[in-house]
This record gives sequence, structure tokens and C-alpha cells, in this order.
Amino acid sequence: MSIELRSIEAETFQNVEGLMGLPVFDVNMCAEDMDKMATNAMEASNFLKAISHEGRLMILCHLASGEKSVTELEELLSARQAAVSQQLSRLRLEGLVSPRRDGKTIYYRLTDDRPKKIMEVVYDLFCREK
Amino acid sequence: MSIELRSIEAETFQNVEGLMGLPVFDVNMCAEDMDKMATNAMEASNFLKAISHEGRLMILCHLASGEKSVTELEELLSARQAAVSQQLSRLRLEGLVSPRRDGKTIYYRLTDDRPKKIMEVVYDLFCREK
DNA sequence: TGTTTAATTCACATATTCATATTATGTATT
DNA sequence: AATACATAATATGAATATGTGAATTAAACA
Repeated sequence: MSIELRSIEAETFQNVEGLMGLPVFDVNMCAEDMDKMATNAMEASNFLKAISHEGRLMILCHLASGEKSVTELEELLSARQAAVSQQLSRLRLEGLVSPRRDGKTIYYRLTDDRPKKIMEVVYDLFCREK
Repeated sequence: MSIELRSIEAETFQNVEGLMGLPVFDVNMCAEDMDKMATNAMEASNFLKAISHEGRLMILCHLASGEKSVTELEELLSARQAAVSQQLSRLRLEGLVSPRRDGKTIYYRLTDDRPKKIMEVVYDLFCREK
């Protein structure tokens, strides 16, 4: 039956990375792999939820070109202080941005290049002239 | 004053792509550019919201290795039919997946390679052995 | 036609997200 | 110490998203 044939071929490719760098999963994935996938998916979706917000996305985009103070971001986004601060705190919780205090003002920067990596693709898909 | 100096230098870099492929924005961005950025950010955040869901992320991941039926996805995700169907309908609305009917069953596939492009980065950040 | 299977849609309850307002904290200045 | 300023934290309500079970459509087939 076609199901049986599939099982046999499947083992060859199961969880092996395909041409595009993405792994090929299958109905025959073992329970541990399924669990791991679910865990990874949860972490990834938390990260994506953190950046899938118009304001937070713009903040990250602005920070990609260097440190900015909260007030600067406030102006760049034309948003209220409380709103910007809340969005920053969400990004901070997720570890995406880091604060640095200099006197009264606090400067934010990208913690690492994870946001940049995603943003490059996002920019490519949505901001490049079509 | 430093503000003036910045204005002058800014024009050089304003909205010009930096080394990483991401554009460098500035306080001196003109209103149109700010508007365009906000529009792009909204589109991008809709896209990201669509994929920033544990279940939908797993669906996309499974579809990356080829067409799957709703029932197959149901098993792969250990989720109920109604839930999977609703997640698929969200992805359908966003144009990320496309259905194909074959008799009683409906097969879904990725509409284009946009999800794949993001997923490769996501996989790289969250699923690669650390 | 009636029944079965596959999938979608609907209606509801719950949970999460978001914006705003308010209050609190830390730093500089006097 | 007292005040002003920049930012953070918390609370509240409105809006949105999600999962569930029941009702619904669509195709296959007896």
C-alpha cells in the first residue's frame, strides 16, 4: 500500500535537513522529536509574538541603526511615553533589547543580532520596492 | 551644535541601506518616509502575527516538506480538527497556504516561499543544536 | 436518496493583548 | 532636602485571539 511505501522512504529523510536548510519531518517522527519540535515552536512563537507588533517592529528597526533614547524613540514613532516604555519593557523581557543609563536618559540597543536576522528577511519581503 | 552637525551628516545616510541590508533611518526622515515605514510595519506585523502562533508555525514547518491533508496535520499537531482548520483559514486569509481538493480530502501547500524564508531564520535561531 | 467521511463554520467561554491613566523610581539640579 | 525630569511599573477596561463542541457543507458511495 502507498502508506507502507511511504514509511520505508520516510526513514531516509526523517528529520534530516533538506536542501533549503529546513528539516523534513514525517508522520514517523518519534515522540521525542515531536516534543522537541513543539518546544522549539513555542520559543519561536514567543519571539515572533514579541516582534509582531507595529510599534515594536519600528523600534527594532530604528535600533538596528544604533542606540536610541526613549525620548528619541517617542519622537520617531510619534507615540506616547507610556506606550513606548511598555513596548520596550516587553522587548526587554524577551531579551531583545538592553538598556544603558546615562544620567537621566536611558539608551536602548539590540541585545544581539537575532532581531536583525529576522528583520532583514522582513525588510526584504515588505519594504523593498516591489 | 551637535544637532546641526547631525542634520548634515544625516542626509547622507538617510534611508540609505546599511551594510547589513537594513536601511538607516534618522530623526530627519521626511514625513512620507515615516508614513511608508509605518505602512510597511503594519503589513509586516500582520504577516508576523499570522506566523507567530505555535500551531501555525508547526503547520508551516510541516508544509515546508510538502503538501499535507488536514487530517495529517491534525495528527502531526495532536490537535482537534476545528482548531487546525481555523489556523489554516487564518493562514489562507494571509495568503500563506493554498488548498487543493482531491475527493473528500483537502491538501494544503505553501503558496510561495515567503514563509520558508522566515522559517529558515527561525529554524536557525531556535531549532539548531545549541 | 441516505449515510459516511473530511473539512469548514458558528457560537460561546476564556485568555491574551493593547492603550491609557496613574503612580512610583531614579537622577540631576537647586 | 526639595524639585523637576526621564523612565518604569501597575491597574483597568476594551479589543482581539483562541479552543471547544455543535451545526453545516461537500464529496463518495451503497
